[in-house]
Amino acid sequence: MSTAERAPTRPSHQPAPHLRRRQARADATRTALLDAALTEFAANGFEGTSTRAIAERAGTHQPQINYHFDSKDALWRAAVDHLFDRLDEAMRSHQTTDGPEGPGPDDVTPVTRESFAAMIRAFVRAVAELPELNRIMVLEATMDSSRLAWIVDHHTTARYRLLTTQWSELRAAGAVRDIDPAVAYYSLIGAASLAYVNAPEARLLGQDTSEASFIESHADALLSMFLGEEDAA
Amino acid sequence: MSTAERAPTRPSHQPAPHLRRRQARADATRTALLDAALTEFAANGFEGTSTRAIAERAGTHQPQINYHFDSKDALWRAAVDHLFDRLDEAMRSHQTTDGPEGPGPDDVTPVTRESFAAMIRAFVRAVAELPELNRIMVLEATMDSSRLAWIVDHHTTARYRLLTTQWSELRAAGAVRDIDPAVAYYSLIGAASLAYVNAPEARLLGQDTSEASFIESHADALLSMFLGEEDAA
DNA sequence: GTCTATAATTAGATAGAC
DNA sequence: GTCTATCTAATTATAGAC
Repeated sequence: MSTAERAPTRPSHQPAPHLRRRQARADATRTALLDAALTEFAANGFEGTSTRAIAERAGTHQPQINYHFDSKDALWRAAVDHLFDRLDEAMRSHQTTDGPEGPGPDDVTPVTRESFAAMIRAFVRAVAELPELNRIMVLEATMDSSRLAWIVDHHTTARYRLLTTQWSELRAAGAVRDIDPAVAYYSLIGAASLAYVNAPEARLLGQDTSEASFIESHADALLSMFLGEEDAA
Repeated sequence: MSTAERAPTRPSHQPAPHLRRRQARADATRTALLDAALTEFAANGFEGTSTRAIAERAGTHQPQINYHFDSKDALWRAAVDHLFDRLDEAMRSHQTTDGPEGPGPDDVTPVTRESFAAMIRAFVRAVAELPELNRIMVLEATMDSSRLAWIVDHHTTARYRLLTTQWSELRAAGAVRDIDPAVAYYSLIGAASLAYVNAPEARLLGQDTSEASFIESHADALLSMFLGEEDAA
């Protein structure tokens, strides 16, 4: 987690044994609050979520939120940090590179059609597994607010730049469809995420978008739509 | 509007002149409340919107909401009805059929690749013009609630069935890409709407998605992505 | 129909015992 | 660190004068 808000902690040089138990319990409370906050914020939005509901889901009491985090706002930021960390994990775990050898850690090799295809497939799987992220993003990106400014600053900008840069390179090389990078960015994210963001609606329409068959044919479709026909990696 | 909630109205057979003025004022208040509600609900979500904020934006007082509508919930439903009416209007006004002659009113001719292309283009333009609709949809479709059940029942189901049926016909005829209808539905809606739903975020990223050049190249991109290359109508 | 005033709830945050 | 109890402010909805 990259947030600054922390529960007050003892200096780490000499923790007494009974204080270690205390600390372990505190960490558990903190983690439970973070997970509960994710679920609640993604489902009901920031305003629609009460700190009492979060505490109840976490199995603790409402004032713990103000103790472990400074405020409801700070808890939200910590939860979003945690969520982006989980996205990165999920992307890594779903990366299936298609060449004979895959990229190693700290890979800085230039983007290729194949690596971009693998990224899209991993993204679809990650988004299906982690709908909370895109839910929170779309809940917040819809209006100007201090939370939107924070999230763009801390998470969105770097990812936007990376993706549009890679797309521009591939486009110049004729390796993907001839689509403007910003158009491609929002079309890709939107096309990849809505089925999972709106999963409750889809279920009411008779569609279970969490099935593996849906997810994989979704990924196949995006590859043919964005990269073109020849090799739906 | 197709909602049932109405302000109490006089019998229409014999309106006295001074009561007509009264009624005109009331209608103005009702309409102002409806427009203000749309803006506020789309920006802040149902829970995040206070009836005071709506009344203030409408230039009237908070209790008027409970007078003209039964509740905050009923106002929300009336606003959504109004919004779908506006979507239909916007779709009609942006329909530019590409053949020598366009379809007339009450057209029931079978769907063609060309009519579907014209629909997609009109949809992109309409969604760009009316981001409130997709904002509200995504704000609500994210979790189960009585509002989601209502919106699916009253608006989404019919549109979902029409679009997926048309897609299936075109797909069987080989006129569009070979993509599952449900996958195509969510990919299309998501790809078409996110740039406008997330317009505030896009602006922070340096992208103005409301420019005509963005919208048209967005529509062009979707046509090539979903229909294939040969004729980006 | 519109207004002011207010009732009834619920929200986020804090105080202080343990 | 965690708990109970509570404060202050904001919420939706209603009462009743005009």
